[in-house]
Amino acid sequence: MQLHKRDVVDVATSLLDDYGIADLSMRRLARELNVSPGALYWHFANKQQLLGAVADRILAAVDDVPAGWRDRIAGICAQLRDALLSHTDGAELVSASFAAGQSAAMTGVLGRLTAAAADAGVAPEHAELTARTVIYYVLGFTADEQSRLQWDAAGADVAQTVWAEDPSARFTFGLHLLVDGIAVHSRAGT
Amino acid sequence: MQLHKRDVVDVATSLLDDYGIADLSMRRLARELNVSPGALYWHFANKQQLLGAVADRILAAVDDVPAGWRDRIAGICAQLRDALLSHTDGAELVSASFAAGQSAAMTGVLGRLTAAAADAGVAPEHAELTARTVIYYVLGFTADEQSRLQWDAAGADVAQTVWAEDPSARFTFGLHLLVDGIAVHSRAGT
DNA sequence: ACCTGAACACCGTTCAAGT
DNA sequence: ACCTGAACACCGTTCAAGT
Repeated sequence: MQLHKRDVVDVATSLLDDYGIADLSMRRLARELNVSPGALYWHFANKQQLLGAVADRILAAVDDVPAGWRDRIAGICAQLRDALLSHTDGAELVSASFAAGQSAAMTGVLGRLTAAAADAGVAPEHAELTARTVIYYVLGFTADEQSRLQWDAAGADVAQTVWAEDPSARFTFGLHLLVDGIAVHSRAGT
Repeated sequence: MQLHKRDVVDVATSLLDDYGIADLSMRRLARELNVSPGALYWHFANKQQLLGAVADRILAAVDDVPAGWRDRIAGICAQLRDALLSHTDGAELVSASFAAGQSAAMTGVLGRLTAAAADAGVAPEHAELTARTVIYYVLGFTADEQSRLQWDAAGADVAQTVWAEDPSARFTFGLHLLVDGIAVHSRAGT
């Protein structure tokens, strides 16, 4: 039967979950789909574009939060982190797709965070950069968190120190750093 | 004559500058050095470790800034951005090495930023996360900036909009967002 | 329109064997 | 101690040819 984009993204996502991003290759994906590698290139221009589609699948659950700008930013970011954490190497994959401009879903998130920043009173010419700064934080923090999680799920008892204790609370603290910075740069200041 | 780590890192860096990170392969590097690919594995455990050494070379010029915590953070970050921008794909390479924990130089930067955060009055258990947040911003912003720079140096007249205008001023704005957030979380508040 | 088969031009890493 | 040669097990992408 015919190969559809949906099936390709489905199988790619399960390959990601089971074996991680390093083993998500065009050839392996084709093998799993029982098609020749070239078949994938009828549906996707290249690997980057396919990974962008996987990123969008991962981010499908992230939607807007109708609330004041503080809760809106906090809510979107919490959803984003949760989505990334529910797939192996999710943060790394979405990071790469965002940097390559291949994720429509991340463009959507960027837009909503930009609106929230504008709502907070950030000058229009700085609103998008403000939103990007928030995204850099969420992606950076979560990629870190996830690599530690996966590392010691694989056996290594990595130094516990301050790190293992309540990642969610740590995540919130870092996010507040940004939110409070935004408040300082807003017209009102609150 | 004998192959030394220094020569390997030298040639790797010039390969990076001339052709970018995608063309910096172990095999190509070996060819350029007139040795067999296996020879590199006598000096480096794997590619990640070698890239970490290149990252450290790129960051050699980044040192501490003896000043109050605000100027110290601003100064270190400006140096960091400058270092990244002076090598093709510098931000991407250092990002990857930092995430993989393979850059001693980035560990040093992290330590100095952590000290600055503590100096600002951030609680000890949050100082490192604060420093990481700053680093996520600098790496994210600069990777973005650099990919745009390299994209339209390669011919494409990418939408000028708000983006091209004074990247340094934009960089400073985003950094101030963080610095001001840190000030809010400090004991003194200034 | 959609896919196969086969090729092109590569990869990172290992390791017996040489000097 | 340091390196070669050759192998192992892969890659992403293209494209004539088939259905």
